[in-house]
Amino acid sequence: MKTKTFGQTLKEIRRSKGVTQRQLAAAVGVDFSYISKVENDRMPSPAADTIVKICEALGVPPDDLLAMTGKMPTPIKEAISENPAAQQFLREAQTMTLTDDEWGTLTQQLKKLR
Amino acid sequence: MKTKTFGQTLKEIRRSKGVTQRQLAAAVGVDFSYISKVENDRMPSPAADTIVKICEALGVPPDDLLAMTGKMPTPIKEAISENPAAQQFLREAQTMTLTDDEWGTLTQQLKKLR
DNA sequence: AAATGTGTTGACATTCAACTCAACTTTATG
DNA sequence: CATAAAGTTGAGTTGAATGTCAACACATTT
Repeated sequence: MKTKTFGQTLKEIRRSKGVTQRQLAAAVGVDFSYISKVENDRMPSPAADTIVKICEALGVPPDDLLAMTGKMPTPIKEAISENPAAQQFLREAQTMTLTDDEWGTLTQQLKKLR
Repeated sequence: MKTKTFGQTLKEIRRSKGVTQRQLAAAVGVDFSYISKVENDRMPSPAADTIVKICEALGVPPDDLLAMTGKMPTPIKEAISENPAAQQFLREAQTMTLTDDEWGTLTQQLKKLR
């Protein structure tokens, strides 16, 4: 199931938007050569917050790219960090090694809370 | 509600067990001076995995100390990193800013999955 | 062909977490 | 008090994450 790399995916998105590396880099606030390296997978993928900025600059939701990297944006991380109840939940969840379906179920139940 | 610091809490637990810094450090595999600094909050709290080892050495569950630091042990972090479904769940949860009670409800529902 | 825009690469820089090491001070014990 | 055990402190280390900078190459436009 040969998933595309982060770099390949980013390159495709950027090109589809007709944006150059330099434009993107300027919008995000990094060096353009960094964008190049990331796109060619010469570097580990950017920090979560940088990924979010990149997606904002490109006008796409950050979810897919974030999911590829296994990184969580600062706000989410902080929300969990400051919340023992959330951590308790996660520890339970981990010991159970939930399936994707089960996570989906929980996400449904989450929405039903409100 | 003046919460106790990580260092203060650790110092109390260690003393209550009648263990010296050097003994604890040896059991955990770090320098004893490091334990001292952590207990006096001269350093950021230890890595999650170190906290787990400390708690094992002291014979207490790691949950409370881990919760104070906002760090997640490697296994949990990896489980999430590799699991887009879990990440999706967490993003949803974060935008909702759940209460402790709601997290508790979810933890209950989690247990009912099996 | 010259200039300009775009992309790539290698070497280096910075920051931070997470410590260690050596020296010192304080506390407990005989 | 003398000694040793226990604790504290400042300076330095190590590795990973996250980039920057300068030089170059390629492609396009004029």
